[in-house]
Amino acid sequence: MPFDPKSHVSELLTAALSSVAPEHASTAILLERPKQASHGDFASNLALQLAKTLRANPREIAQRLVRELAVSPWVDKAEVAGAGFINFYLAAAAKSQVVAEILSLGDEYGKGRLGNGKKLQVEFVSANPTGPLHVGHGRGAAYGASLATLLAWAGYAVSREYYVNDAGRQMDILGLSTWLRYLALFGEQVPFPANAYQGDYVIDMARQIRAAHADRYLHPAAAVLACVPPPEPDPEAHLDGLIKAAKDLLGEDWAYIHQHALTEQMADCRADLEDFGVHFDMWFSERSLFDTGMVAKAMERLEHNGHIYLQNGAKWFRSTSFGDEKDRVVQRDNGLYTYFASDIAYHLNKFERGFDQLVDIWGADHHGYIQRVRGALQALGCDDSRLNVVLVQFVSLWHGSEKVSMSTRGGQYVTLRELRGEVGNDACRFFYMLRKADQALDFDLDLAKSQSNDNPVYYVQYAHARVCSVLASPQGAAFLAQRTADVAMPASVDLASLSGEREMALCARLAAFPEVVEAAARDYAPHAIAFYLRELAAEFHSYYNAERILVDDLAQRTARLALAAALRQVLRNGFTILGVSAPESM
RNA sequence: GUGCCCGUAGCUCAACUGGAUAGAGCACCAGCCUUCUAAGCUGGGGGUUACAGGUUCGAUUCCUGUCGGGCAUGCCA
Repeated sequence: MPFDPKSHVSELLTAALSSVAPEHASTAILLERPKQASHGDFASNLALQLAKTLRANPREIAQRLVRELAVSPWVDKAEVAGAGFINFYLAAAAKSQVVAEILSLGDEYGKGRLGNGKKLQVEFVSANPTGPLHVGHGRGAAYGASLATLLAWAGYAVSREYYVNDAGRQMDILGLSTWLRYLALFGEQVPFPANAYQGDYVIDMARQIRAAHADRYLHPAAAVLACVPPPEPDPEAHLDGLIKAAKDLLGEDWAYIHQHALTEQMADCRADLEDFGVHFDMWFSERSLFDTGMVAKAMERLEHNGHIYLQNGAKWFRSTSFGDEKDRVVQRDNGLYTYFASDIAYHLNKFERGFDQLVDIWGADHHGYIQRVRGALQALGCDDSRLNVVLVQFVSLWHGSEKVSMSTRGGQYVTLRELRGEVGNDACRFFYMLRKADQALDFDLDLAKSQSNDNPVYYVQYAHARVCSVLASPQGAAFLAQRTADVAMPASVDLASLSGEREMALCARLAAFPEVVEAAARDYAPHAIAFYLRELAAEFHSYYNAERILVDDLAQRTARLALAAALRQVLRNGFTILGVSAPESM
């Protein structure tokens, strides 16, 4: 176990506490890193917390605690400040030793045991495969991927999953849209419904089908429209009529059109996400829930537990028993299950797969949905506290001060692919991560496309490139070669000459990384990593401008190169969590 | 109407289970490159944390109310 100054200080304080107030010896010791350097390296508010129960002045309690502190070579001094804080000032050696630890742990530095190997699933994106992913999906993808990696770093056994909505009406509409475009290629003009999928990718799929199978799926427009109600007054009924006509006329061939559209869109979606650096361990098919009888099984179980009733020909789940504002239909009067029904089965399936913890990442428009899913899980006898739902707020696109309106059906939206092409993956991933998930994000395309240095990702990557440049110098290369030769004793670097104010600040920042990772994982807040990296980069840029790393004195140069190498390592580890690349030159 | 989220510097956002003088970036002003990458650094002005109460040693944080913004409130998915 490497020496950990924080635990050391914590132990010192615990010992003092058991001497001053034995009856409170079990009080948890919380040490925070003060915002101001003048407040020391660690601060404890222990005395303030005890003041009430001990009915004593917090400053006096703090004084007694400080008097009882054992002398330690790692602590220069401890003093009482403010209302009753105890500030600890570490010795330089206690602060600089983190450099050796980082160099020793390398890619592992920052990983923790919070998750304790528990099985955790993160389900995210899960967009309907009815068209290209847009910038809103991109946010969910970036958030989910970073969160999943973050949780893996925190010690969870993480599984990343995409729920494919390959059953249901939206897919039927996509199949229909494709078929209508296909008919149009042959001059069969069925007026294209306003509520069908308008995008050009639908026409592309129609062309592919024509190229592969010529006129096999051709039917006259008159036959298609024969029994279809007009688009007015009910456009949805019109659409359903067209779907029915397609299924009737095409028979077995309908499945081909439907499947072709699904396969194409999923392949496109998958490639898009892979290019974005977002990987999944499992693509879970909604249709498989029906094929394997999971939906029927889940419904039977709800019914058996007495949570289902019949009304107006439909089956209702009594979700009001679980705090929902109204009951919900799970099976319509036409016998078809609702999306809610398959989602219940899906979540039941997740529990049956033995995950200790589930994280669902949904768009903010789904928040009314949380209560009913939790209710269903409770009704099924599952412990719904294992499920955590994160709502990712919307992304609004702007051209300067003008808002871009987005509509999936209308085909008027900016795709993730377009955005990536304009600003690059790194800027995309980092930009998405600069806001908390529950905060609406305004994405200014003009700014993002301007290639200016306004985007903070450059600032952080630049720090990495600068360090690499220094390490690529002859002296830097010699240092790295020496280290490679010394793998058996990675901690043998002499760090005694690290003592400057900026060096100590940099060390403190590096030492905080594992805590930042753990806190970010606990809060499902990967944005904290982005903010940390920015602060770390700022600390380094400041140091770099104030001090020279490649000085003549060998001991000092070696120590500073070690510090630089440690910084490079932590930047890389942070980039890994965020899915951002670490360029060696810019 | 009801429920959830949000309101912090001119703008975009932070603030570690409630902590010390509320912090960054952008924008604005003034400086720093014949020496390791100036996509950088140093300094400066900028705030009644929407408003009013409450809880306590202490509130941007927790509670109540008011005002303002977003989202939801389908036998769509």
